[in-house]
Amino acid sequence: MKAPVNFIHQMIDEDIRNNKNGGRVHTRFPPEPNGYLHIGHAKSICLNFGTATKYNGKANLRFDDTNPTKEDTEYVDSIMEDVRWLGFDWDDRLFYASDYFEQLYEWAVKMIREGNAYVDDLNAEQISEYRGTVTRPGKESPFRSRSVEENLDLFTRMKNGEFADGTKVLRAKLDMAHPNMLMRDPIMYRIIHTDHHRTGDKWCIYPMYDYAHGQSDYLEGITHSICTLEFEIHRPLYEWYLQQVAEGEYRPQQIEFARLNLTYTVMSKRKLLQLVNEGIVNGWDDPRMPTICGLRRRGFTAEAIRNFADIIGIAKRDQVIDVALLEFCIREDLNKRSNRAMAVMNPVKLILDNYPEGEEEILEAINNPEDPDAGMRSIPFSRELYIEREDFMEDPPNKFFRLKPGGEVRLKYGYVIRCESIVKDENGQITEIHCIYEADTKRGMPNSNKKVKGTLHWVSAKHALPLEVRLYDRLFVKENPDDLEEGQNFKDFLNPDSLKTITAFAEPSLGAAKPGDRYQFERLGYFCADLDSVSGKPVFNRTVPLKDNWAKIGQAEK
RNA sequence: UGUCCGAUGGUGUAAUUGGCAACACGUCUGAUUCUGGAUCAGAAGAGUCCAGGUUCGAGACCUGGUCGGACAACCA
Repeated sequence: MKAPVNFIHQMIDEDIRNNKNGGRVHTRFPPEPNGYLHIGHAKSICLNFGTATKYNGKANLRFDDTNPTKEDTEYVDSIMEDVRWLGFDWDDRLFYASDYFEQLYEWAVKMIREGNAYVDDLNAEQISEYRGTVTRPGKESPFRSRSVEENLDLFTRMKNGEFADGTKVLRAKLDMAHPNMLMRDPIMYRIIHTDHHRTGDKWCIYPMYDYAHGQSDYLEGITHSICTLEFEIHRPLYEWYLQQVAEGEYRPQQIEFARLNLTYTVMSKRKLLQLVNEGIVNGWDDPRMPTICGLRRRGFTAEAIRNFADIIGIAKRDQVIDVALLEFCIREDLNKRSNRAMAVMNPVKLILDNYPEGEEEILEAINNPEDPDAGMRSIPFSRELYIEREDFMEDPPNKFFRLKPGGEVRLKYGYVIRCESIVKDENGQITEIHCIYEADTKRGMPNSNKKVKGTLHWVSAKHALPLEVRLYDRLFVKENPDDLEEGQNFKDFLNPDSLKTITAFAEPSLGAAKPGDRYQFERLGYFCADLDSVSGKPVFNRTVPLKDNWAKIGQAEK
């Protein structure tokens, strides 16, 4: 599948035509290490690294670590792992905004010297007041007109740790009446006496995003600084800061695109963090999370996620992608690559009355019909089997072509059978289905081509391997959990059935599954052996069910 | 009562830069199938937010609206 040309690539094409930056293309992915990466970041990663590849350029990984109160090496490590897992490589271009603290400081001093920055003593509340509102201009701080000398002295003392958190800030001197609120003397530095994950206690003043980001881009020679739409209004400030320090012609260019939203999930780091902290999910890598590590644990492949990122495209209008598209991408990939296996999730016993008691045989099964190289495997067969309870109906509707009284059906890789009778318990629940099998309908036998409408998966009762299976569903029941009325909370719409753990019965070959191994359980879906698996006793996560036409018919008839 | 941005089938993205709206997902038929999966063939579904204008010709350009989003953290 080929991604269409997006507007960013069109801009780059134009830049190359004009020989801007000598035709050089250099991007960066700039996460703040304050949370785990999610599928929305994957979109950005694919865009940035993909763009670099497409134009024979480079892409940096840069941690935007300017706020020590929120950041942690735990996040740095997970982010690197996730970017790598997605299949991208930053070579030796791993950077941190904190690498530039010294330079940033010097530039700030330069701005003070040139009368473009000042130390303000107003507290946070006052600064907010003085900033005015979106429709009313702000007013200037009484400290705005301090002399350069005084500003220099104060800023040095800020840096030296003479002042408490929150008592002073360094501000750019722009225009308190600017219609764009970001231009109303934005804060450049604040005092934070907190150890930084990389610089320790060396600094107690830290640069704000707007001041640090563009300068970092500049220092790294970034040509196209791609970010999400909410920074669009920051662009004039981005450019203004650059103008204060840049020499020569070169400037990085900020370009904004729409972030990804997915139906039936939330994407904000704050909300994801809340789900983790409140124990609503089991950590950042809970398979229900839209995090990269969650999707990975769920059984997604990097290829599927990259393909998804390609397909959804890049544009500037708000994007809400149907999760069905993500599911399509993983099914498409897993259909081609995963081996099949048989497992029964909701078993009912099926007995072949005419099959010799105590006898058993080995049936040969195709591992992956989509991949001739995947080979064959052996499955034990015997007189007593399990099939899915839903595969039998005593009094079925017309279109039901599974097992019914008097009806015939094929057991996958085995025989055609006919239902003779059923046994129920005192509650009317079916406990046994009795069938007879036709010995000559097995593969390779004369009547093997016998046509029946249905084929069922099954497991030999005696050989069945009990399997913990975790059935995941969407985390929210509401298409857009962020779209709330007064008094509602996104957590009001959590899906109580987002995780169901069951014991399934599987063919013995699954006992060899190792964490990360992916299978298609015939007729059910794609499953991935979880980290919690122990040798011989695997635990499976359902990545995604197979498309189910029958379920759709059932729905329609209700 | 501001600034910036956006608007194309249900969803998302295109339209060779002004030449009778295409692709994917989803939906629906049918064929095929030892997975009601996959595959194959086909169909429905928008006349491009609205109103003007420029033009032989506008989804694209201009003007004015409407609707939606972002911005008033010492977050990024």
